[in-house]
Amino acid sequence: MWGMIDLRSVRVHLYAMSEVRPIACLDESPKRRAVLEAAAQLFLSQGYGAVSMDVVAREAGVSKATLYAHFPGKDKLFATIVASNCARLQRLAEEIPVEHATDMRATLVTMGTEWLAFFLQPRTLGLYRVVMAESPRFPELAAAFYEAGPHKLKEWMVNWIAAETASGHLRAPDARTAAEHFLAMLRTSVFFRATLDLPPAPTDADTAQVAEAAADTFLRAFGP
Amino acid sequence: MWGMIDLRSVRVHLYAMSEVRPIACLDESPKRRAVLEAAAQLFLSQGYGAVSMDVVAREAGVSKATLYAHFPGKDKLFATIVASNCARLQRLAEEIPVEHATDMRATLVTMGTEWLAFFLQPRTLGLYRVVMAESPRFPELAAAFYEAGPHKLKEWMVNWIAAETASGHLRAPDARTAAEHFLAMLRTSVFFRATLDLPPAPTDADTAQVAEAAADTFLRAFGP
DNA sequence: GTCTATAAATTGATAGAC
DNA sequence: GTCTATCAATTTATAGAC
Repeated sequence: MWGMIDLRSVRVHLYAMSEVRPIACLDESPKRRAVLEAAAQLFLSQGYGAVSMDVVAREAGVSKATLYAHFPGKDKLFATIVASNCARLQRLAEEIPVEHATDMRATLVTMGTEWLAFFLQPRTLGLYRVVMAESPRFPELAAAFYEAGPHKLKEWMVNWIAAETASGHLRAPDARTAAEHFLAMLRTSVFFRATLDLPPAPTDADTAQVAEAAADTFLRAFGP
Repeated sequence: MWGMIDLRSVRVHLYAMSEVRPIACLDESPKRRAVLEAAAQLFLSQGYGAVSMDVVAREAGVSKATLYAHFPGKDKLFATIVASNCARLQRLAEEIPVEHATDMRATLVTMGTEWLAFFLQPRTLGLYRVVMAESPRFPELAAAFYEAGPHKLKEWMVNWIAAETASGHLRAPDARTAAEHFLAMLRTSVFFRATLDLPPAPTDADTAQVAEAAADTFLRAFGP
């Protein structure tokens, strides 16, 4: 169970998760899909207040009347966009592969690199930005976001750390705190700056370096 | 230098920093001050787009014409509010007391508790929210925020850790990474949930517990 | 400096034809 | 379902009196 398993399956898995999928695959109406795609692009990059229904309609190539025929109002359209992107978050936490790499450090580095790369995607950052900014007006969306994303991922890691501790690969009696700390150490200044959209944009090397540093500190504190 | 120094001076210092000060102490115009205070309260709690100049004027008890006599436009008023609150952030990093508590763990716990309490203040969270949300439209404000707050604090801690390592109280050859990790471990789910305004609001006990956990993991990884 | 009143543009949302 | 044309309210910003 802890042998030499190559990581190709892991990578394919997570890259598939990262690709831009249609928001509603079973949606037969092309106009509705155009609206959803335009609205997602606009809301996640510019925020709720800065995007007008006029611009959404123009960008989607439909009239405003058509837009309002599909969605009863701006708030509902926004809620739909956020909810569908929360579902995308949830897939990250539900589809985490359980295989292991060659050793514990490599496993942690792989997990950390893939997760951080996911956090740093423009769509993920945009979702966090807009949900955070509109949390006073849409508190239920903020709760849905947290549940689908950060919470689910944390719970998965708590269980994983507990299991690895039970099997002697880690020494973390307080698995919850250990999970909190590993995930927190992925959100260092590279992540902080990215949430503020500050240049330069993080590179793959930055991402890997952050994950390696987090794994090293984590193992120094919770290694066997 | 490393003896029994009580922490009252530290606390008084930081509490003074936390109090709500007038935004511009040398401002002689009471109307202007009223506008600045109303705008700060509104922008930091509701965001840029959700606040109209009409509401700012009404809340400040002045007419819109007076408002525009003091500030050339909404964007400039917003920039003024953000800049003055960035200055408040910077005081945290510049006025960090250098005294030590009885031991290293207590010192780390004290620093962590005070800093996290500062991060969790509604005004600090509101500033982060609004700067993050408007970073596409006001990139220079996002840069100013990061420089005045997170960056300054991190640089202070890098130097502090390097000094403590040199004197044998810590073992962190890479002081930068160690500082990143301690600060990151203060921003666990308690902080994350607070940025999203999710209830229940964190208590003083939560804050202290997060700081203690961060100190413990930090010392397991970087203790002497 | 400060006010009332208003301009000019944009907003979210709809009526009615096809 | 989709469009053009439009409404009513709100937005940022200003003119002119005191």
